Amino acid sequence: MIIVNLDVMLARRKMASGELSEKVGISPANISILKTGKAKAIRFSTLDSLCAALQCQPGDILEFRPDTETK
Amino acid sequence: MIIVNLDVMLARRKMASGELSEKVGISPANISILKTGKAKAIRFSTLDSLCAALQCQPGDILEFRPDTETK
DNA sequence: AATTATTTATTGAAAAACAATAATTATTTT
DNA sequence: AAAATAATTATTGTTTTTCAATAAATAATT
Repeated sequence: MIIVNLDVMLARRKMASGELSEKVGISPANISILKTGKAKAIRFSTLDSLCAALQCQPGDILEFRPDTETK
Repeated sequence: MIIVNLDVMLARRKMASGELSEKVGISPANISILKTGKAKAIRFSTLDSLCAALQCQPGDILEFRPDTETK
């Protein structure tokens, strides 16, 4: 299972969803979809903007959690 | 810019593209597209399968390289 | 209570994954 | 070098999904 950790990154940076939305240039509604784990894919262009805005790596945003693991 | 480092992971694991293709369940053609940096997006279901097959994290496969950086 | 921010839902259009197939190119093996 | 195998590229078509735009509902803040 792939987990999107945008909320963690935002909290750490004390950045609001709306601000990220502006920086990244995608609508608040779609930021919310990403944040709440409802997206089923992501364009590299979007991931690129996210990493740039948050100054981080894809690995900071995306996490793979194996089925068996009980984290 | 987002870079797909599948080739690196495969070399490290001494795994052939064809084998990855079978494990992940996507066609050799599409594995190739990913490997050669021609994909413009990725489904989380695919990323999930890749991570499972290679026993790694998204961050091992995807890399963000800022524009200015001359790596 | 009022305002602001976020989430959810819906619709529609554009983009792109992915399969399947075939052809080409590259690599490896004999 | 030839043959066999593997990988890449290209094409077509279907399906999935992003993403925008908008509106409504919910949550959080002031």
